[in-house]
Amino acid sequence: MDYRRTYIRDLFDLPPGNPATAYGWVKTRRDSKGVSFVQIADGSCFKDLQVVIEAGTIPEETLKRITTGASVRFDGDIVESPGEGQETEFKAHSVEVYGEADPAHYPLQKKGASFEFLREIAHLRARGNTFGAVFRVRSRCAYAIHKFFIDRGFHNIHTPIITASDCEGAGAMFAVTTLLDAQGHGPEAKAALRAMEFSEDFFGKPAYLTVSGQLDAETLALGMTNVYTFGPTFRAENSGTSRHLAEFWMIEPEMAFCSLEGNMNLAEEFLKEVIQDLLDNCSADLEFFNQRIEPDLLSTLHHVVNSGFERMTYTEAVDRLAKSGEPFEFPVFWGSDLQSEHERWLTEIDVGRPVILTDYPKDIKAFYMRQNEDGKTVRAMDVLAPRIGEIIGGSQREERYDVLEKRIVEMGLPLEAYWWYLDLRRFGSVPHSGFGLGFERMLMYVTGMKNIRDVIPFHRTPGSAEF
RNA sequence: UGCCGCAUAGCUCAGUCGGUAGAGCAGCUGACUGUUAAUCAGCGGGUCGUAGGUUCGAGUCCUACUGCGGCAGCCA
Repeated sequence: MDYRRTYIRDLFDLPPGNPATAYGWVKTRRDSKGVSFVQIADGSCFKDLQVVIEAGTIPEETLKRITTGASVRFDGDIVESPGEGQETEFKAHSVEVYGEADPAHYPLQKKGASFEFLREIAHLRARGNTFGAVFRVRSRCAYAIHKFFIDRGFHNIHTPIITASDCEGAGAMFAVTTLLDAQGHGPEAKAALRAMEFSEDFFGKPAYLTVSGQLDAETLALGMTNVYTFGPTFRAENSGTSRHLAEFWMIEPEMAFCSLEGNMNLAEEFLKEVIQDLLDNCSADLEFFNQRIEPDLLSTLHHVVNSGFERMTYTEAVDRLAKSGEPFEFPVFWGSDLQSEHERWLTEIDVGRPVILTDYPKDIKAFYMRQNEDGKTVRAMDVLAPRIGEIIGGSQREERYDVLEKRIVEMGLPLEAYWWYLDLRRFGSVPHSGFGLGFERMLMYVTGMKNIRDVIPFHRTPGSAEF
C-alpha cells in the first residue's frame, strides 16, 4: 500500500473497461436479489463511488461485513452504468475489509444528523458529506491564500505563538507556564502557584499564547516590505457565540510603503481572488453547500467576485444608520462602536454586499492606528460581510514616533514594553498598513455554514476542548 | 458573562387538560434481477438530562444544577 494510487476522484475519469482499485469507507449498502450496491468515499471528492457486487462474486459472509462505516478495498473494473445518477460505476471482483464498523453501534447513519450531534462525534464527522466538503474547502482555501500572497511578492513569515509581551492589546490571553509542573497538580499546587514569582517561571516573566502576530509582522515588513503570517491565534474571552473560537487561525498581511487605500485594495482583491479560486476548484462542494446549507451561496459569491466593495467612512455610516428609520435596539451616535444589528443593516439591507468602513473614532480603536489630521479619527478599516459581520479588521499603522509614544502613554500602556516597537519608528520608519482576517470567518462566508465550530475540525471554546 | 429557548429510543422528533411512552429513520430477521436517503413484511429497543419539590398520581407543573443551542457583549 502506497499513498501514490488512484483516488476515487480519479476513478470517475477512467474509461469503461479499465481495471481499477478503490479504497475507502462505506457510506451505504443496498441489496437486491442478484446484486448489491455499495457507496464508498475516500474524501478525495464530493461524489461517492458506486461499487456493484453481483451475487456470487464474493462470499456471503464477507458481504455482511461491508456495512456503513467499514473500511474496504475493492478490486475490479470501471464499467458503464446502466442506472441513473452516474456515468460509470465500479464492478467489483474481490474485496478486502480492513476494519469493520458494528452497525449496531456506529453512530453515523445514512440520514442526516444535526450539526450539534456531529460536534459530539467530531472524530467521525469527516466521513459525512457536509464535513468532507467543509474540510476540502478549508484545505483549498488555505492553499489559495498562500498562493495569493506569494504571487504578489509577499513573504510568508512565522510569528511567535508564545509571547511574553502583554501588550498586543487584542483581548484576554491564555497564560503559558511550567510552574504547574514544578508544583505538581494537587490542590496545594494552586496556592503554591499564587505565591510563585514569575522570575522563576520558564521565560523569567509572564508568558501567554499570542492574540495577534501583527506587532511582530510589522518588524519583518519594515525590512522585507510585504509579509504575511497565517497561523493559530488564541483568545481567552468567554465568548459563546456562533462566530468566536478560543483557538482560531488568522491571516495577517503587513505592507511597508502602503497607505490605508492600498490596504483596502489588497483586502478586496484578496477576498475576490480567493473566492474565485474556490469557485474554480471546489465547485462540487460549493454546489452542495448551495443546495443544502445556504440557498443564495453561489449567487452571493459570484456577486462578491464581480462587484466592487462599498467603501464609506464611519462618519457616513453613522449618518446613514441615523437616517435609516430602523428601530435599532441600540442608538447610533458618533463615537459609539457599531453594534451587530447596525453592521447587519449596512451590509445586508443598505448595500447588499461587503462594505469597508474607514476612519473610526480613535477612542474605540487600538493605540497603533494612524491618527488623522482631524485629531478625532484613525485610519482604521473594517470589512463587513453580509451574514457574518466583521471578516477583516485592519489599519494604516502610526509611523510617527512622537505621536505613537504619546498615544501609548495616553492609553495607560507600559511604554517600556514597546521599546522594540517604537524602535521601528526611530530607524527608517515608513508608512505601513496591514489587516487581520479570521480564517474560520472566511470559511463560514464561503461555505454558508452558520456555526464557526463547524468549519474547524476540532473546536476550542469555553468549556470545550475535546479531541 | 447577561437574556431567551431546548433536554423523551442509536438519530430526528411527537406526546393534548397532570392519569405509568409513540412515530419516522437506523439496527436485527426475511422478501425482492439494477439500486440511488432503495422498497415491502415482521421483531427488538426507554431510570423521559440530574437532584429536590407540589400532587392520590409528574415526561407534563415549580426550584436549583448540568449540558446544548440562539441572541447580545468582547472580537477575527
